[in-house]
Amino acid sequence: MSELQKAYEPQAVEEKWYSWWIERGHFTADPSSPKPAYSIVIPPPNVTGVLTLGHVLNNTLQDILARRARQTGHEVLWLPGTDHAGIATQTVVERKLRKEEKKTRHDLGRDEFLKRVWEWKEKHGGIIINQLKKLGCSCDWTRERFTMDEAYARKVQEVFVDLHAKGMIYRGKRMVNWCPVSLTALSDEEVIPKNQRGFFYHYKVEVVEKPGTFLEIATTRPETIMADAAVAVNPKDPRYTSLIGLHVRRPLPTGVEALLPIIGDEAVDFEFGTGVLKVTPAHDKTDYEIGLRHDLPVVDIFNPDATLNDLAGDEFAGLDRFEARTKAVDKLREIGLLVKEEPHENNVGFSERADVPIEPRLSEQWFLKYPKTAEARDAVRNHLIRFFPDRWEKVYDHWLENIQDWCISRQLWWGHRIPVWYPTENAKGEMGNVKCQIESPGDGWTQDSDVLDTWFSSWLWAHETMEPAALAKFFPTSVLVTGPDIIFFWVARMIMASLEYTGQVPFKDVYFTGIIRDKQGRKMSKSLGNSPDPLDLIAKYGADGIRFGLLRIAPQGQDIKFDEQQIVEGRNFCNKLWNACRFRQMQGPLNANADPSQHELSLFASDLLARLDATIRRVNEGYEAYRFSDIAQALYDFVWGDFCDRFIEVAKSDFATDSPRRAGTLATLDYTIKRILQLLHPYAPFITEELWNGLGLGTESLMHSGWPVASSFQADPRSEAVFVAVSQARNLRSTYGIPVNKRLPWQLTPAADWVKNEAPVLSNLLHSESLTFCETAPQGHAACPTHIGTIYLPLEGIIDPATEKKRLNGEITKVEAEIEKVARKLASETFVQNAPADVVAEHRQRQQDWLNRLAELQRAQSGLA
RNA sequence: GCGCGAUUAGCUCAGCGGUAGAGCGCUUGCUUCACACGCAAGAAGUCACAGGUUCGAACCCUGUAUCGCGCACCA
Repeated sequence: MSELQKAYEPQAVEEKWYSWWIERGHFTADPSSPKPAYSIVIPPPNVTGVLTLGHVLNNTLQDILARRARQTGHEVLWLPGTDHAGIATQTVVERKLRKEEKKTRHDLGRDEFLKRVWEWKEKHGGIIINQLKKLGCSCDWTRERFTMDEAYARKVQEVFVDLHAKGMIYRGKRMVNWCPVSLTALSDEEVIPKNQRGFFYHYKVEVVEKPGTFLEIATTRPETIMADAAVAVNPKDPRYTSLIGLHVRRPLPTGVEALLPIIGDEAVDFEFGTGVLKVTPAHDKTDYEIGLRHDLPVVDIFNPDATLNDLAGDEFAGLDRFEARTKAVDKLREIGLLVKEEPHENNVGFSERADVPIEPRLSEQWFLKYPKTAEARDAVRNHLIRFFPDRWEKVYDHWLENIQDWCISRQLWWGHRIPVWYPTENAKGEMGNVKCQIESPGDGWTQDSDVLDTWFSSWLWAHETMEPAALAKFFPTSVLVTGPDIIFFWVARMIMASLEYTGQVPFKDVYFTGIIRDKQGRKMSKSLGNSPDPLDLIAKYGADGIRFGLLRIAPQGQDIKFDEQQIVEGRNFCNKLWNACRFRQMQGPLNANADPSQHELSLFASDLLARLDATIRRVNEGYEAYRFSDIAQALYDFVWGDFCDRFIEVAKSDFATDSPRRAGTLATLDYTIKRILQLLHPYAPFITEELWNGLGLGTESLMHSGWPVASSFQADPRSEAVFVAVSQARNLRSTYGIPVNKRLPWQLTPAADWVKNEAPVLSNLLHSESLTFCETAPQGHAACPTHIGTIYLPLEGIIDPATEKKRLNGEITKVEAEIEKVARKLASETFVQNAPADVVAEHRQRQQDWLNRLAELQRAQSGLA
């Protein structure tokens, strides 16, 4: 390869290597491979989706696991795909239709509308797939799936038919969460409670049988008064027991005479509000249940879009629910029944997608009684499936313990149509006369118009995306990487579906990522504009930069406060690695099979190799425990600190002269670079592949070059001693404001013979004019005691003895404080008696070290006089 | 109300029983022949608070406070 450029330019190489990997089929999984399997299914992003930082985090993690598994000799399947995302996609296409053609989906009709959605999907869908490729994701794109693929869709319907046959799916008229914008029912999980500031409206109603006696009612929803069917009190509430059985006059709509019974029901909390509850069976879940108990009529005054209908009376019909609220309050005030409005905070359920308050609504829907709930709980409780971090186990268990039937029907067009047929003359007719099957029973039968909840298809993702051969090889999958926000939506349901249909758990481990927030800790959102576009970041800093930068600050299970500076650091790190390799390349071609153990090694080389061994172990441990940021940090520390700052600086003196160390140092560099690239490849695939090939370490992809194994090189503490000593000497120089580029004659009284061998290294690191060894302290020098001996700097013309004396005094004070600290501890009998022997010994050693240093400092001081 | 997390240097975080750490930022010096996306030196912390356990606590236990997240309630 030609000489490397001065700075790493990711844009130039990323696309090249990505297509190279694809062309060579490096990401393609082979079910017939004899290698052990490693598999991941991607959490399918919405087909409408565009890449967010959350996706970057999530998919980089999966890519890291997949790539490392390939390096450790596994046959890897990382199965990608997208989710049809019922509501989201239908909304997008409807909006486009309204904007471009001023039409609604009803203007087109069902078939034509679905045709348009498919067209949209083919044209604009799956942008995110290309974005994932830019990130470097090593998915097996030959197996890309979509939740509406023909085969997959059929499976979804088969599962419906099967569960129906087993009696676990049933149709029922129930209170459901209704989204007045999307015009569909939602599951409980799709309702997000939000704290709202509103008002508690107090109004009074007269007891018909006791004129002049009034009951005061507190409500947050006066717009539903017109649908009230009763007034309820707690039968044990002494204030009101005598009134049970009597009636009140309903105030709204005005001019309509309606009498409501006063009923007693245990559900009423007499501490809350006034202890009197208006009962609106059609528009509140609790009220509906009270209504059932007391056989109350259900009067629905809302249209599906939450405007009021004729049953609400002329004065309200046609109004939006919030307008109606204001109007209802005005009317109550007008007729003198409004007592007060007091500020009130309560939680209101919002539709996850449309972000508007949902309406409890009585409607006919399909429900699922979840299968295998007990087994699903046990699987996690007994660690058949391991959660990382494990605290999510409790959340999962709690949800399953209190699990409610799942409302799976949606009043949408885009999705898997419910495989149920009704006689045409009686569409949605009597329960007795329906057929649950995929194909039409023939003329005279009409299919249910609803589709299934999107999650009713994604819960099969882990196993229905694989054909039998792949299933045999790659299922159960190795790990699932996902956000904790879909633990109920997806993770729990996938476990149940998998247990029901494969008899196995769908994955062995689940890694829950953190949520990415902005610097102020707020969630990333479009409306806040605090969500940087990952593609911009990739263009600016390279895919490796964003991957490494983000992963380094993504500790297990903690939310991540995002700061672009961290991506800058990722980019800088890549550049550092690049330049380290560039330095090596300047010494001539690399030897891909370099073996340092065949050479005489300097103490620095030996110590570096021991640190490499330690790093390999640290990285491996990190993978065992899914501690991704630890791995990144370990690599960062080793590459930047041990390799660049220390070893390369030392190596320079080996290369400057005809040092006998040259061969050993070259071998050490080559050996280490090779392993650094292998270790770093999962985190930074592009730059490592570029360097691997560019430096001639291999002609095949680095991805199949294996994974480094820790050897048994011996750490050499002399290395550390040299660096610490050099640092102390530089400190001395810095104290006197001597610029680094000023070359000086340094002297050193070596503490051991070996120190003399390191003269070139020391001289180089100190940037000295000369370095000479002496047996005794030279006069007129500033002294700096270190573990390798005392280092001297000439005072004459540079240093004022008085200043030096002051500096030494400062040092002495510090050292004395340390000695005092250790001495106090050692003086404690209880410490000496109770602490382990090695701890005590370590303290004694520390004390001795400090005392030695003190003696040297004092000697230096007296030498000045 | 119940549960879970967080609280360590100006910022972002690591450390989870034995001398308080990193990166950034800051100060100072350096066009040192890999890198200024860099090098070197430095300043900077009663580890939220209060008790307890221990020879020894940032770390373990018990409370408290503040922030955040679930679940429940939500007239």
